[in-house]
Order: sequence, then C-alpha cells, then structure tokens
Amino acid sequence: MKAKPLNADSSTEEKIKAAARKLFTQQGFAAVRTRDIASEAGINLALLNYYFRSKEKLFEIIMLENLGHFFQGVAIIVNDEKTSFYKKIELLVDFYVTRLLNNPDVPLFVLNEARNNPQKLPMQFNLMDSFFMKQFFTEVKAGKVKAMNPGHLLINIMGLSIFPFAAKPMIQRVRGISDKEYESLMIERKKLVPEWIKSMLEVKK
Amino acid sequence: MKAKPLNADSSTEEKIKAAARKLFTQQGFAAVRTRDIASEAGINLALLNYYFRSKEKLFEIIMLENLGHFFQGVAIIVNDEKTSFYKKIELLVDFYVTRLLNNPDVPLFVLNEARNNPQKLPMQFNLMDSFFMKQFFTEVKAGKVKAMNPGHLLINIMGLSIFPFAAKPMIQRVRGISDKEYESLMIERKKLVPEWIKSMLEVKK
DNA sequence: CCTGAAGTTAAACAAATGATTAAAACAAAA
DNA sequence: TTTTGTTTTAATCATTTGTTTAACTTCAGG
Repeated sequence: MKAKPLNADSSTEEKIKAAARKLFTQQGFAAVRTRDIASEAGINLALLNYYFRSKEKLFEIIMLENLGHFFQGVAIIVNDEKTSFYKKIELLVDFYVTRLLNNPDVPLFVLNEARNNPQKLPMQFNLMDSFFMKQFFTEVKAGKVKAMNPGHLLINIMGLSIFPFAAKPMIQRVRGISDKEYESLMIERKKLVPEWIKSMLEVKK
Repeated sequence: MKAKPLNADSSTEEKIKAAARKLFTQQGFAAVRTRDIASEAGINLALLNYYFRSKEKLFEIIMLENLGHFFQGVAIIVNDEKTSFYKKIELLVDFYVTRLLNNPDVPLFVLNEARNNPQKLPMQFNLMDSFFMKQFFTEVKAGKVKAMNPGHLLINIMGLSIFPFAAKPMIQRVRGISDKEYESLMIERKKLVPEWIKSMLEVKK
C-alpha cells in the first residue's frame, strides 16, 4: 500500500488537470493539442492517456468543473428562503463578479460549450422553479415590482454580470483601459448592477 | 477575356465563402477542417487553396466580414448629429437585435476572436470620441441623466442587447423554450432594453 | 536483496489534415 | 479547328496529432 501523493497539488494527475484546465478554458477543445497540455504540465505525453484515457475524457472533467463554477452556489442563493428578493439579486451579482474576477475565461468557455453540446448542460436545478422566482411573482402581484416575462429578469441579471467578462478584451480595446482599471470597473458593478436591476423593476406611477 | 461569374452567388468562389462563413462562424477556426468547408460547399478540396491560398487567409476574410456585421452601422448611429441621446440608444438596440436575429452565431464568434486576437480588432472608430458620448456628458452636466463611468453605459447597452444571443442555447435550456418563443422574447427586448437603460439613467430626487 | 506493482519515458503508429501537383476539362478567341 | 488561358479533378505529400507500445525506473513490502 502506498500513500498516493504527498502533496496533492504536485501529483502528476493534478499537474495535468491544472494544465488542461488552463488551456481548455482559454482556447477550447479543438484548439488545444495533447502535446500542449503535456508540455504546460511538464510531464511526458503518454502520462495524459495513462491517467485520463483520452483527450476527450480529460476535457469532460474540466468542463464539469467549469460548469460547476458557473452554476454551483447559484442554486443555494436562489433557493434560500431567508433572504429577500432584492437581497438575492445582490448576492447573485456579487457571486458572479467575485467568481469571474478570478476565472475570467470561464464565461466564454461555458457559452461555447453550451452551444457545442447543449444536451450536456446541467438541467437538474430549474431556475424557474426556484424560491427566487416565487418571490418575484409575489412582488409582482403585490404591485411592488413591474410585471415582466421572468426570462427577461434572468437575462438582465446574467447579461449585466457576465457579459463584461466575456467581452473583456473587446471592452479593453474599445475603451483603451488597463487590467487594473478594468478590474475596478467590475468591482464597481457589484454595487451598481443590483441598483440598476432595481430601477428597471420600479413601478412608475 | 471572360466575364467571371454569370451569377455571383453560384460562382465557386462565393460557394466556398458561404460554406466557410457558416462553419467558421458556428465552430471557430480550429474546429473546422478544410475538407468540411469543401464538402459543405460541394467543391473539390484543392479549389479552396486555388481561390484563397490557405485556410488562414480564408478565415481572415470571414472574420473581417463578421466584425463588419458587428461594428458597421454602429459608427453611423453613434455619430449622427441629428438624433437625440435616447433615440440613439433605441437605434443601437434595434440594430443589434435585428442584425443578430439573422446572425445568431456572430456574437460568440466575435467574442472568441476578440480574445484570441485582440490586436486584430478594428480600433479605427473610437466609441469614446463619438457624438453619442458627447451627448451623454451634456445630459449629465444638465442634470438630466445620472452620472456614471461611460464604460458602464456601453457595457450595459451591449450586455442587454448582445448577451442573450451569445447565451441562446443556455437560456433555452434553462427556460425550456422553443426557437419561436425565444425569438419573440428577443423582439420584445427591442422595446424594453431602451426603457430599462432609461430607468437606470434616471436621476432620483 | 528480491519482487512486483505503479509511474515514467522515448519511440513508434495510424489516422487526420493542410497543402501541392500534374493532368484533365472547359470555354473563349483566333 | 486549333490555341490559349482558366478552372476543376484525383492523387499524393509532408506534418501534425491522438494514442499505444514496450522498455526502463522507482520504491514499498516480504
């Protein structure tokens, strides 16, 4: 018997996964060669197949991890019965912006993957059945927020939170700003996006 | 001497471009094989190189076309001195939604390309120097719209207009709606997005 | 020290892929 | 019809790429 890795992060398996995560997330499945992964990980090419059988199997693991980044946590937020409707919006935006500041390539990866293999998207947690949606309808009925197709609400929250990350290079190019300035713009949005969503939902008299 | 193509659309060159446009836009450079393009176009493989020298040269042509779809027209709208600030927002949103309903794959293509080759993005027309931006600052100074970093305004207009197309498969999956329902949701947004932007900009007393 | 399983390596393989070639088909002009 | 330049084709080439093989190393347990 043998204690597998003394240090989990320096194990060969983990080195390959880290390299694959970086390259697949940045460039997508088709653009990455197995040799790129091996050299990025600093390991022999054959070890990739030894540990993960194939490029596709390895990609699938990375994909599930990235989808997790994207969807995990959201389910918890939207189904918490103790937080208010607007509080949930704040938490959702904060969650996305915070997460994506550390994983800026994940949005494009997930959007691409969603288009290439829509059937692989996790269907389990249905946003439409969430407590968040129930709260939305309650607020609408009470005349406290404007009525709208709930799809629009979701698209708006996600669009305002996620799009700036998917479009980061384009935004930086058009506006000519540095990474630092871009980051502080995103941090500002944690506070601003919920306020904007609130304005959208305000009932005009 | 010979009159090149009797019918421009049925010329070999145009058939190749049409096939390449479809495949590159849907799947990106790395995922498309030259043989896929040839078979989609119904032509001999060698003709691709005969007309376009290489896969890369052909891709560059498609990329410039798609970037054109994305940026052309915008310059005209934002620099028109005759339309009001809010009218421009209406025109921008309508322009994007209308265009993208017919080219739903273009946003992801452009976002990917912007990340892979940011230096190739057209820099020529600087949105920040546009008449639209001048109007924005005028409105702010007059106390008619809320002050904010203009980057946020651009991100919000584009995010609310473009994101739902980039995320189409994900939205359809999460909401479980058909292409038809999705389309009418997008058409609704032509009217709603400008209203929402207006709410965001409203000065609270 | 010996054994055997797990880990690692260089080399090789077969298929895929972008590109080229040389010959054939075609069409217009002479 | 013959000629000439253009377009199209099947076949081939040289690399690249995902995967496998077989030999070598490492090291814990007997």
